[in-house]
Amino acid sequence: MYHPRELYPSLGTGYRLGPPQPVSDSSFPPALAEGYRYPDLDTTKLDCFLSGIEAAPRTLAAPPPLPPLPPALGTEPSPPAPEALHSLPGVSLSLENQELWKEFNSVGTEMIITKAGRRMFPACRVSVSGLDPEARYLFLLDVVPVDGARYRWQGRRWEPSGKAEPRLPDRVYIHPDSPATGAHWMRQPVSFHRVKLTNSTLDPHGHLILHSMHKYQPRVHLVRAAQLCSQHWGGVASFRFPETMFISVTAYQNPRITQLKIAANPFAKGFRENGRNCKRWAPFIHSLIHVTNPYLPPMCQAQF
DNA sequence: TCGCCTGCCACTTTTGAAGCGA
DNA sequence: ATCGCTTCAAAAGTGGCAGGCG
Repeated sequence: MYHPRELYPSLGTGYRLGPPQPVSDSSFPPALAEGYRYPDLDTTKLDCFLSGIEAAPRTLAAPPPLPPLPPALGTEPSPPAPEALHSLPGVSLSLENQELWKEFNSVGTEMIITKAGRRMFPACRVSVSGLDPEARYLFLLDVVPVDGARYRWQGRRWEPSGKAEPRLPDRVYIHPDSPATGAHWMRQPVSFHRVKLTNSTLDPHGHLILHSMHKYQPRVHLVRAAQLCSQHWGGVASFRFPETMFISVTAYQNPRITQLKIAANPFAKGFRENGRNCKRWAPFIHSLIHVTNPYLPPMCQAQF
């Protein structure tokens, strides 16, 4: 089993896919884009790997068009079915923790981004079917801007407030099991819980770089590859789940999102009852238990 | 003044090494 | 020598808060 982190240890867990995109915006100097080339890499292996990706359909380099957006996060009734860009017939993907994502999406999902990198919660966790059990595949995840707007929390909802910052160079997280056989991927759900988001444009760790206060859509890509360095790629399928859309922030804006994160994320247990901030949140969380509350997923209630 | 970002804090979970016995 | 299990400390991951910056 090959692991990208073993082959390219300096990459960390994620890195750009392909050479830097031409940057037309003068506010993003070429020198900064060049910084993402990772000069420490074994360039022979990397070129081999990336040339294969580049030889595949251009769906990875150029994001597919997105459907019309809902008016604002937290107001849409129910997200449409996941959309896929396919050259892998018969392959389908389903979002494992869809109910949790829907709970967050009904409020307006926010993801914290930090200089050091912050994990996504909820994480993208998918089940795949229809793969050739013997063939090898790569699982990738990236995050793309949804629109050209910057957002601002207006006390009760997110609203556009001006033009988006210039788009940053795309980075892609490669699942550490890649490449693995179809049988491996279909054996159990594939989790991207180690993906980290950062707002540091000079991030050296390979985290996915985002602008704060912008709306993003995660995408999952499946690439068939006979070998890690194969020039012959058997196809690509790209999936996205509208309920995983989120707004990146450096501090939570919507208090209901904070409550949901504390209730659902095991690492935030310290902020529940008996935690150091229990005085602040305990009364509210208690109300969530005793009153049917649409903002608290069933799996969270069971933990109290 | 305001909105946003950063570093630190206390807390919990996860991870991996060490020790032990079968 | 190997394997499986348990224990424990270190590392990593949380949101809150105060203060800084533009």
